[in-house]
Amino acid sequence: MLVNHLCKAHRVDDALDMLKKMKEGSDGISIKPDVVLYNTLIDGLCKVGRQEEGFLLMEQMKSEHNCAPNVVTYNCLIDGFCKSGEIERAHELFDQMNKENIVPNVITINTLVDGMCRNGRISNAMEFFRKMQEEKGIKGNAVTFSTLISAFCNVNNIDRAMRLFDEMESLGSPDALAYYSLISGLTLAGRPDDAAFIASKMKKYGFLPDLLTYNTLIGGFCRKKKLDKAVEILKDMEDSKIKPDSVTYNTLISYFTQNGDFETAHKFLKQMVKDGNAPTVVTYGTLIHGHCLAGNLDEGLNLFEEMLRTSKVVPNNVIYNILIDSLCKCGKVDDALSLMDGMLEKGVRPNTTTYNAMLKGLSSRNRLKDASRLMNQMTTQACNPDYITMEILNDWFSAIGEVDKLKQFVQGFQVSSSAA
DNA sequence: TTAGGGTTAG
Repeated sequence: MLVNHLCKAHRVDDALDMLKKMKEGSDGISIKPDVVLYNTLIDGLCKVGRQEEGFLLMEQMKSEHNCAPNVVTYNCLIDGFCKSGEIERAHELFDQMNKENIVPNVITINTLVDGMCRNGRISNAMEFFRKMQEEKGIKGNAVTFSTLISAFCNVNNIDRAMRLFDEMESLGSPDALAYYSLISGLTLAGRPDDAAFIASKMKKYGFLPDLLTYNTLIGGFCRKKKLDKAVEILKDMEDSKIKPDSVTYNTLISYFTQNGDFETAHKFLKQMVKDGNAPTVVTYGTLIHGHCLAGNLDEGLNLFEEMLRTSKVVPNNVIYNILIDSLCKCGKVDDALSLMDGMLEKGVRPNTTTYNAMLKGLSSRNRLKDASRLMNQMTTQACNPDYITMEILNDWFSAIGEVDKLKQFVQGFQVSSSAA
């Protein structure tokens, strides 16, 4: 218990110290370490990226009495090497355990499958799983299928994910997480209707979608501008006694305001507060953005002031970026610059998006001096320019024959990032 | 003692 808790708290050296003391018999302790204790330590080492030491500890346990490594020992090490991207080493350990007649279990397989998937080797993972089904009779469980389903969804191969899902259902092993994997994948692929169908199937088989599953579905319908469907899901959610949270409401408020429907958005805002969820920085950001999009910049600025005055919500760079961008787009570049000063005063760090908005605004007014100042600021703060920054500056500086300024900027950035 | 997940604003 002590060693386990030290390891889980990442205090692996303290845990190793206990092993040493146990072996020396100091502190009046004379208890022989056993295989579970060694496994705990090896897992602890692997979880903090010290898998090589874990491997050496396994060699050490072999020389002890009654401490031969078992399948858990190997599973911990295989996971350690997988998580550090050393898939080859993980496979070597797998071969080694087979040679030592230690029989791999479904956790061994799942660990390797996950390791391969995370390192972009999904077809290898699939092959390996099939081979294990044939050779070792390991049929796989909900974890195996969820891992593979998520991996195929991540590379947008929804058909393969769906086929695996059907296979899992025919084996009778899905769990709530497996359903979630597919629901999330279908939503990301822009197929909320299919995702909702899987959710209804999930309910039919006795698994209740949880808050995050519902939020995922509502977000999926909103992104496809199917707001009626999103509201249907909200109703379904409330019927299932799952309480919507601020994320649920923020999502709905965001898309209704983007759609220009402030009336419905405010209805949700009221409901949100009535439910005990105070508006968050995202709620304000969403509404401010909505006003800006609808061409009511003043309304957005008023709401921002109101937020500072009446709420405990601390503004972040997203809120400032929305306002700075809108001010620049309306030609109010000086107001944007002073808002950026206010941002710095409040200790909110500008990021690349802030600079991009500001530089774009400055370029429309050909304010070269201010741009140079901001570019220096970016360099000293090691704030990476992205392709948008480069596009803005390249268009502007080549039009006015100042390409050298851009070259200097890029060089300055390289120097500052190597110094950092 | 060991394996799989996550939602909202620019």
